[in-house]
Amino acid sequence: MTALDVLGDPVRRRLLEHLALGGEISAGGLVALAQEEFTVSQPAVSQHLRVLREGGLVSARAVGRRRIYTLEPGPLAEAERWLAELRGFWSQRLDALETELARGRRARRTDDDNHEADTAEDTTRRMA
Amino acid sequence: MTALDVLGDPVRRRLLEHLALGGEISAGGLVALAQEEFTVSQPAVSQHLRVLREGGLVSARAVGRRRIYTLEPGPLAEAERWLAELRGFWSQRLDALETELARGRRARRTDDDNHEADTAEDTTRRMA
DNA sequence: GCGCTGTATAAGCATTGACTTATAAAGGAG
DNA sequence: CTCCTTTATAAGTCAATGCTTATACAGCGC
Repeated sequence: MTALDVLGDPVRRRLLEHLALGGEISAGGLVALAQEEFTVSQPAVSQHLRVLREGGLVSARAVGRRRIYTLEPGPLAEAERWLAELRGFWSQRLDALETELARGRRARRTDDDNHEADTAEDTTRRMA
Repeated sequence: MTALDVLGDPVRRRLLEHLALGGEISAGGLVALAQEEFTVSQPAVSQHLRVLREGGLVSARAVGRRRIYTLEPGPLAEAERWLAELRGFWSQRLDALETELARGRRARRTDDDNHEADTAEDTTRRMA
């Protein structure tokens, strides 16, 4: 999940936002935009762009002496999927718990604590 | 976008995955799980859990001498939304470019270069 | 009470990472 | 060819961060 590593920086995130909004932007344009919000030098932005490139989040093509940057949606989509899946499992888990609660609410009796509970479930282990 | 800052660490991401899968897990359980994959001490995991807590990605409740951790879906959903929006703007931009290309392909004439082109469009300038 | 278990914090160290200034390299204009 | 523009890289500094060991603290069992 390299994308999430790369996304851990506000300047880089902002650069991506500008690329999403503006489509294709030259390195110089990105430097200018970054400097509107952060006090950051041209090399600093260039280094951020390198990180983004190496993470596959953007690609650059040379046009004359300019480097035109484009958002590369693949890794972003992957990160998004990771988050969605996390949420998916989570809500699934919630639902399971809910139905468990609803179903078990009456049958609940003689429920002890599980002393080695790593997964810690709900501590709803009852011995029949 | 604090969530994405917090997500920039593989150990923390793995902890979240385990919480998503397993529901509620005690600190000790999380330490054990983390140590299956990373060579990391108990305090290290505890510090990661602190970061996750402070970022609002998890919450902990005390049960006896245990701390039971739960995934907190809010910040994750927010991060997911950020990514989705980025992708949204991006594909919107792509569509716009596409229609622009389709519509303009014939009408193209006397198109001058914008010499300060930050947005740098396509640099498809040919002088008639 | 005493000691063990589970967890967090403190302090210190090492590494990473973001920034700076200075410079190089490459393309275009004159 | 020469100069200016654009971008990237090099080298060095500094702060942030992740780790470790040592320790504190709270709850439970005896």
